[in-house]
Amino acid sequence: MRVTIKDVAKLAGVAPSTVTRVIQNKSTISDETKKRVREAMVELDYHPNLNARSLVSQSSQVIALVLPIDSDVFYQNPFFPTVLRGITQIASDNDYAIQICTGQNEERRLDNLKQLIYGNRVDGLIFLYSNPNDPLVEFAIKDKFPFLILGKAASPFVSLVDNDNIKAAFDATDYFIQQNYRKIAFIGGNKELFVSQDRYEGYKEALQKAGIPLDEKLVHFSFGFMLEDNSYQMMESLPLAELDAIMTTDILVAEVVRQYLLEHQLTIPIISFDSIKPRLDIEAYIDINAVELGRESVRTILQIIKDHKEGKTVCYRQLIDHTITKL
Amino acid sequence: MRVTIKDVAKLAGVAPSTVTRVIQNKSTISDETKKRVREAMVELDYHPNLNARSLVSQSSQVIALVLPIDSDVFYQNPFFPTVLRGITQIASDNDYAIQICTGQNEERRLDNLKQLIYGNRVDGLIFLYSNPNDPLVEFAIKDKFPFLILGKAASPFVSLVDNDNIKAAFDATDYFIQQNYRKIAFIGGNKELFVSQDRYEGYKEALQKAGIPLDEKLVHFSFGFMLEDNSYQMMESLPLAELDAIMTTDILVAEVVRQYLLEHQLTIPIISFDSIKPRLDIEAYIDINAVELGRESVRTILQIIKDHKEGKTVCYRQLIDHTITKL
DNA sequence: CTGAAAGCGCTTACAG
DNA sequence: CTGAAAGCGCTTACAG
Repeated sequence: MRVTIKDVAKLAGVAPSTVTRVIQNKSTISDETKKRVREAMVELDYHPNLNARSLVSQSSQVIALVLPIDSDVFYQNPFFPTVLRGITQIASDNDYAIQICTGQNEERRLDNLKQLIYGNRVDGLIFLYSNPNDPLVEFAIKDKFPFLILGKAASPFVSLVDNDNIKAAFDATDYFIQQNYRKIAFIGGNKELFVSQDRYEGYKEALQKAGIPLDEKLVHFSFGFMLEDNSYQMMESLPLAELDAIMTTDILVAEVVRQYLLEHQLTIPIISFDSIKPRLDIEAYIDINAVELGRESVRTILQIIKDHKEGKTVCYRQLIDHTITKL
Repeated sequence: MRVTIKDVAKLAGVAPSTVTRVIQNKSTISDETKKRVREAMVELDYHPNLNARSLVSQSSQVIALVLPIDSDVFYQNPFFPTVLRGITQIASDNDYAIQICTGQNEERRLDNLKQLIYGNRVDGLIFLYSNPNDPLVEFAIKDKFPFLILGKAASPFVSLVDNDNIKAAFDATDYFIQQNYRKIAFIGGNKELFVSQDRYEGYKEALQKAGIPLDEKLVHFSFGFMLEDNSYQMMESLPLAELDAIMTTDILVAEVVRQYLLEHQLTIPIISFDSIKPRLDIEAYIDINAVELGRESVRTILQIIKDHKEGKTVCYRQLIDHTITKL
């Protein structure tokens, strides 16, 4: 058997409850006793049984990352692994563990989530996607369970951590405008996603501010994953010869655009969004700072969990700055 | 408070232990009682406290995915999200949850792992990388804790799930040889990785079988992440004009190669390995079937966990077939 | 076929 | 400053 708190107590000559207090570093315990107990813990290589601890403390020290259905485009994008790096950093700093929650369909995803929540296996949730009317988000709201959305939220009373995507797209478009480009195409990802909509909004605002009329023929959205058979067709519908620049909202989209241009020996500057330094040779990119998004979302969910224990309900809205980088 | 087993028992008019037996679907319970208890569970929307269950059953129903240090190239590759899809599928089918274990340095990673293992929070581990002399793997071996490696293992007594990388690279090279190509370059990823070494081995074997002498000038390995300043230099050191074809062991490498060729208006067919359909326009790719790798690794670790409970120690070596796809 | 009791390994009041 | 007792919500022998 593993070594238990009793073993430590016996070796240190104290009661188990005293060992607990030493672990919690309570100020009521004498330094001398603390020292003795800590030595015993090291000597026995003691690690508390987390299930026992969670059972009584009603807290699991686990955060669940809620992912979309496992067939989603989400998994193609470097966003997820990058944001995960930031998440694990801060989680580990705070002795929190990370659990994954997903499933093959909506029903399974909800089942899995319920099991985690009702089963007391997690203290809070981070949603790594945001769709309108997501049943899991709605469940968390109804259950008053601590959660936040990494991205935009449909409801205004939901905590979130996100970029200012309108501003970011404004900056991206403006970057080209400053170079006296006027014919700037916009090629977005899935139009259903908040993020595509916001970036389109920023594009329009930048044009408007510069007095450039919006030309619908320069605007395209792709549905789901970009490298479909029709993506080249879409490129051909653009007035490529007159184009000054192209803005894409997604690195997967940018890859296809870039490839098309190379194959047709066209040189049109591209700007895109990415969560890592793009591996393709484009003009510039908006770094959404995915690692920091991950970090901040853990800091925030930790705060929400704390608030929840104290009976408070605060709605947090944290914006992470983007940076524009010329390549 | 959440509804507990006592609430269910009371509503169904039975003892708590009977509720447990119904959940476990023991054959000793009468159908009539089962029915009553199940109705009560549904009515109360009962979900057992997993911490209490784990405490007594000594089993957490959680598998940890052990990841490399969070600065690793690993996170750039679509391998991880793809394999994760397979993992969550089978885990969810078997009522297992997935936890992430990583850290900013080796020490933290080992600490986190120990906490999970000694804390009874996980039943088994899947290592998503394989390096010689990894301290975490060595800890799992010493502790006799159930684990497997997704990839090649240094020790011959360690369970693993992997592709036959030698065979896969052989097939890739042979694909070109069958087209009467003879000058085939090999551009590998990090030479320290087993996977690069094995793929190089397969390349050599295919050449040898075809009677083509190995030309060292056609062979290159990159260190770490490919898109470094020296990657174009490396391309220029190749006798590009004479080359019939290029094989790369990694899609990140292939991207750079492809980009170089496009920019220099060279058309040399490329074959690469990938875990998803490549988003770039190359001749063919070896699909390593990452989703199936994920699925099989969960099936296998579940078996290892079961063996462990029964005191057995079996070493499993599961190979997942690759497929070659012309694009 | 089912119940009562004991116990998993912690932590949290309660005492002193 | 520290200990003894109770209890978190389950499951597992033990009885009958």
